Amino acid sequence: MKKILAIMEEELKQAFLDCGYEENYAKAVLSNRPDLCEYQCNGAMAAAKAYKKKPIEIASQVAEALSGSKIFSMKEAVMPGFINLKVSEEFAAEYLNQMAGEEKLGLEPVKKPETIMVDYGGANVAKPLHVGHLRSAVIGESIKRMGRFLGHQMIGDVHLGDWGLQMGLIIEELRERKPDLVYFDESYTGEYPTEAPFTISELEEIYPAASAKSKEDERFKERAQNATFRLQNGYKPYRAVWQHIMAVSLADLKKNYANLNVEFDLWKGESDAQPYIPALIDDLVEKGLAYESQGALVVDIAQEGDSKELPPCIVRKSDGAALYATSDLATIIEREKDFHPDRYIYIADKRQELHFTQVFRVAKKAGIVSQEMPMAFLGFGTMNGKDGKPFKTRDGGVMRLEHLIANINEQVFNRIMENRTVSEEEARNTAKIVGLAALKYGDLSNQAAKDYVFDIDRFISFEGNTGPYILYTIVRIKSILNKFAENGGKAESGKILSAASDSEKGLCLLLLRFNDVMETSFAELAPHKICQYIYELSNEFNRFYHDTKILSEEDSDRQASYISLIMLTKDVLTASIGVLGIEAPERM
RNA sequence: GCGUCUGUAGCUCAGUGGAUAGAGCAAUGGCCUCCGGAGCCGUGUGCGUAGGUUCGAUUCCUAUCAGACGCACCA
Repeated sequence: MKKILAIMEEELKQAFLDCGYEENYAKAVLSNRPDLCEYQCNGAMAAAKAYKKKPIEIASQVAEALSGSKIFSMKEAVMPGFINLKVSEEFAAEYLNQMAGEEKLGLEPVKKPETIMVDYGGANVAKPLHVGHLRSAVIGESIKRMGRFLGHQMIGDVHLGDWGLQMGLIIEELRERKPDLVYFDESYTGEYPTEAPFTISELEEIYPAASAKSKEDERFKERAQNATFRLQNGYKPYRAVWQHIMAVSLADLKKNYANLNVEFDLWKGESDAQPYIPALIDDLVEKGLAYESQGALVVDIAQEGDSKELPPCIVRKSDGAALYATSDLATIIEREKDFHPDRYIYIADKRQELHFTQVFRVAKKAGIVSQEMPMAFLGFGTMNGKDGKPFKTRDGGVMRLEHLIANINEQVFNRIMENRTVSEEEARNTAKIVGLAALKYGDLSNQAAKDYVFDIDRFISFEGNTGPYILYTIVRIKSILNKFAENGGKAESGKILSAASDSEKGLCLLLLRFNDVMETSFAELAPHKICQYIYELSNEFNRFYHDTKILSEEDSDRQASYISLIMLTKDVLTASIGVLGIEAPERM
């Protein structure tokens, strides 16, 4: 379906043309004065100068030309030259009924679906997820789902950190702890065991221990570097250990991401990109892009229009090793080969912006992707504690994501038990759903690029712009619909009549905006706009609910209309939280 | 030093080249024979500062102040 604003603009364009003005002045926007009108057009003021007329004169003419339009119930010109508009109730009802009949609720699937690679998550093998991984996962998942809802083919890749020094550290630490393992027997020639020589909890303990040791013990560090080198050059026993680390760690990561309701299509890692590196380096040198500087191999990234100089991108260290940028470039080569994406979106901490600028530019200069390839970097800010400083545990350490989630679930659980008499088991399950919603919504309702304050009490509150409040509204609608069905009613969609009250009209106006909000949010990579929208929608619904008796309505057509309207509201809310990666429980 | 981002109500956050800048929390007053009161309706305070562009700037530009962050061999 066409967006409501687009339909209005068509009418306005015709009106401007009829009056002898250019059609590009005919732009409709949401009103910023809801007391006066619902939509407005400010084009008359812009046109005034070009046509050397008073704005109000133009506005009056256009308003007059709109008199035949069926979509506006009000069109009036007011000083100094605004054209104030209201949507006709009949038109709105018709639009909403049509929306309700469509799977995507009035959203037009994109005409040319693109293959879009979304790089998010960024987990490291052998290290537990901590709060720093939360934002990338939550925001990325939402971007991916938004794109998918619009009809794009979205490919989410977790892009694991599975190839660095941490692997050598673990191997050396393992050698010290369990020197008898066959992996450390140079003369061993048999098959390696299929069973890993450690559990996930051991692994999670081994890495920090090794990391700490390497900072104090130079020789240990050297051995770890050497082990890393041998691993990367295909030394079989270490490859076998590495396989074990990967298997054990991946199983745990998958479990943790699943708990977050975050799903990746690809579980690729830096290791997968390694085979492409030698050819990449050769190519960069051959094309004359890479040159030696202070022993390292670098690529300049200057381009026309730069107001200042950007540092070159290092693609090979002076010791010959590859690094972050090399690996990311190689990953792009791999993705081009496997998927030919039309677009790339990276979701990472905003501190990495320079790095991605460098990588994108080198990728284009080297022809790994075309010059026009859209490569977006969505950088997010830090999650801070109430003191405004980066979020830490009480003793100053990094908080594990599992602990954070458990903590939230516990608090939500207590909340539910306080107010409702449900079984403990149901309360546990509900708390999980509501807790996750609180966590995700708390994150997504802020502009991604800004730092934000993580305030658990605020996030789990059932009041205000919070996940639980949105869920509460959905549950409330479900409850009414259930009761309606219990009383023998048959809920049908598409029966919406013209709104008869202010609050009903208000609810309709919000619902009309759904497709526009969804498109805009994706275009701007701004999940918080969806949050803002469903918060307003929830408020409008609760207002409508408050002054409308639905179940005791005697006019059966009117009642059917109310039921259709709240079903549509529920569907819009459910679809919206769906793209945010949030689900609603049946009761709460 | 150079650069990027941010600065809106007591707090946490939205928002816009246009008419009176919005929510929530907190404070405070009201509304239950009624579909979930986890609700609804009220009350008060603000665009860091100074210039510029514009018919009109909180929004765009410049300068300035404050905070966060980034600036070659970490990821």
